[in-house]
Amino acid sequence: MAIKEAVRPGGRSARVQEAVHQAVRELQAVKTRDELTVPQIAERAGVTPSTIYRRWGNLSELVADVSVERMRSDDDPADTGTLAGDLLAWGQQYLEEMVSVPGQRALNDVMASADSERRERCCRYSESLMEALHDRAISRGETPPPVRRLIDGVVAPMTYRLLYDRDSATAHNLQRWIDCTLKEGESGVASH
Amino acid sequence: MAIKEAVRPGGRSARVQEAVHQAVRELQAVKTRDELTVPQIAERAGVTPSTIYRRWGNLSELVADVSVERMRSDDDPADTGTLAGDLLAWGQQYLEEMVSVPGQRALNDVMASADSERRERCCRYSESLMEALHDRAISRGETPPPVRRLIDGVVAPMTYRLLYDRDSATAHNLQRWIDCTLKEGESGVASH
DNA sequence: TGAATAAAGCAAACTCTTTGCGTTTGTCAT
DNA sequence: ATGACAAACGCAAAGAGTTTGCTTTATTCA
Repeated sequence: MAIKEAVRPGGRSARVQEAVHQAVRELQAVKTRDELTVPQIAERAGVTPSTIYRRWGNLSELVADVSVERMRSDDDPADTGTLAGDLLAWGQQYLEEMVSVPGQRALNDVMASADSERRERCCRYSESLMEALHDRAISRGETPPPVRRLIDGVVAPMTYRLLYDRDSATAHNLQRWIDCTLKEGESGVASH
Repeated sequence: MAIKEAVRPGGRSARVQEAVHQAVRELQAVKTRDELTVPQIAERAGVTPSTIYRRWGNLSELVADVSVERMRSDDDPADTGTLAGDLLAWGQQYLEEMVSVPGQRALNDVMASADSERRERCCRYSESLMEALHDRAISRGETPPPVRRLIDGVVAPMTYRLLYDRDSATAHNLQRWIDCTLKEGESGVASH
């Protein structure tokens, strides 16, 4: 039951998709996750339930599809002048978004999706962002740790805490992760 | 729809729970996640569907309940003589388990659970294990980094990769995370 | 042992999901 | 432009899962 990538992106298909997504977003604002139903969404979007079932498979995949969009931050990360600053700025905003009630729900929805490809896509967002910050740091003349280290040192702990131990997903800890990750390679960057 | 903690743990209740869990495990061995149904499980367990619905709420919570048990490794972590060795031994086994098909499914099931308390419980397993290894290291005379660092440095990246980028959840990377985490504090352990 | 009550069984009502078939509507080639 | 083709949707009925009120069973506690 994979989600069909718009084979036919023209008019109606796109309109339906947008209407359904919109309906989900509106209903999510008013209802708990397990009060949501496909028929409800269908009615609000002005389509029949079978359309939704055929296209998305089931409710979980649909809400995951909507949520993963929400997670893609549209605007470029702020340029604070240093990698440390950029990481902090981005991380703080990300944390704030994800500890919020809608943020947590979005996380849940994505994690609940059977489609692992979607989960991966969602994490690619963070990764490509790290790449961007990394490149920016280099063009400034900094000597940042490799992207992999940024992910393991900053993104991973943050994500881990968000998923498993929300209370410790704080800006204070974020600062610590950043410090730790950047400090680490200072004396000798080389790693085979 | 929280799972009721056995208010009345005596005979029948426990028997039903065990029968249902067992039925889930058996059926999981033969069927895909989305071929599983509550009525099916109920029949196999010799109970009525309503029993399951009243006790677990829905299929997701039930399978999550079963999976979280599977994730608790029952036996003590091997003592290899050093913290680095212990971490590696544990991590390798954990990785192996979690990249497997049933392991990935268990992970998915737990993540899909609406009950965040259960997710937290599942991560407590790793944390208490880190504590155990940490204490063991101390009693050996080693000077290990704080538990928090073990989690952020080893468990978090491992979990992150397992969830989002399975292919990079390898023993080789595990080694790197361990090295990195243990090396880091060598020169000066103090952090306010 | 007996009263109180949690938990399970049963069955009917209800809601969601699936599916076949006909219709609409983009898409592509002529 | 125009017509053939195929994708996506609507409709409605059949099928399956879920919820709920009431009854029965069996554990707990006095």
